Amino acid sequence: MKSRTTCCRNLERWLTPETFRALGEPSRAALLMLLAGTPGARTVGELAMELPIDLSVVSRHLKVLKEVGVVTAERRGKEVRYQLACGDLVHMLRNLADALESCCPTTTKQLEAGR
Amino acid sequence: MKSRTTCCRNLERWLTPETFRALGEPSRAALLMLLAGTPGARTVGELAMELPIDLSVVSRHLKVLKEVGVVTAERRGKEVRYQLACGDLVHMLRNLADALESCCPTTTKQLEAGR
DNA sequence: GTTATATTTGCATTATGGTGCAATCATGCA
DNA sequence: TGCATGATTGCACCATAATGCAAATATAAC
Repeated sequence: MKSRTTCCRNLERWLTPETFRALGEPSRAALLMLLAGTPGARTVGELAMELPIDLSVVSRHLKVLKEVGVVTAERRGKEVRYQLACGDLVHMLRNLADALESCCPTTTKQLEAGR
Repeated sequence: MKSRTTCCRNLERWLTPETFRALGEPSRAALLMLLAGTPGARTVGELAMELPIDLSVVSRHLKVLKEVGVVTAERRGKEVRYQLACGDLVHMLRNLADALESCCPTTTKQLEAGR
């Protein structure tokens, strides 16, 4: 039998509150939807036009999303184009799912027996 | 070529801000770690003993986690035993990963070409 | 250089929600 | 019934962060 701490070593690696907090804000989730819905990168102004919030707020939200690695930013002249870091996000989600699955008993019977 | 709204129909189904907000709070993430680290269900008091926050706060956090479906609660006499809804959570994460992947072009070349 | 456009940042305000304590509710037991 | 234990809820307080506006910064064009 493994101890609690060793069992879920990978879990704390992927269950990062900062990332989920970033995804948990409605305006930021809407931004991610916009970024996922169109290929390529979009400017702050383009994104702000599609949301009922100020452009400066959009800029700040994108900064938060960039800090946790779910979007990337690239300056092109006067504008900054933001893009969904789709691969990274997908990997993170799958890794977390795997970590959870490895921690939890797969059968419900085993869960009941544990008590 | 599909339009933006049709392309990501599944995404808005799985990218639910409430769920991610629930996972994004450090105390709640710690609770999930505790629940994932031990098999079976645990009482509010047990969980509260392992965290530096009041039992009433733990109870509230568990309520939030239950509302978004990442834990289940079952009353057994005087105590209420909370359990990680591991399967549901894993499914949710995988579905979101799939939805994202289907929205985003897989190759970086294609992303660049989109601009 | 100046001007125009795109974005970021400083600041003040406001909204949200995390926290602890005390009171209440729920259940089991004598 | 009354009492004990475990959990939830009401309330007040406080911390964090979302928001808009205005000012500052960055870059391109002139």
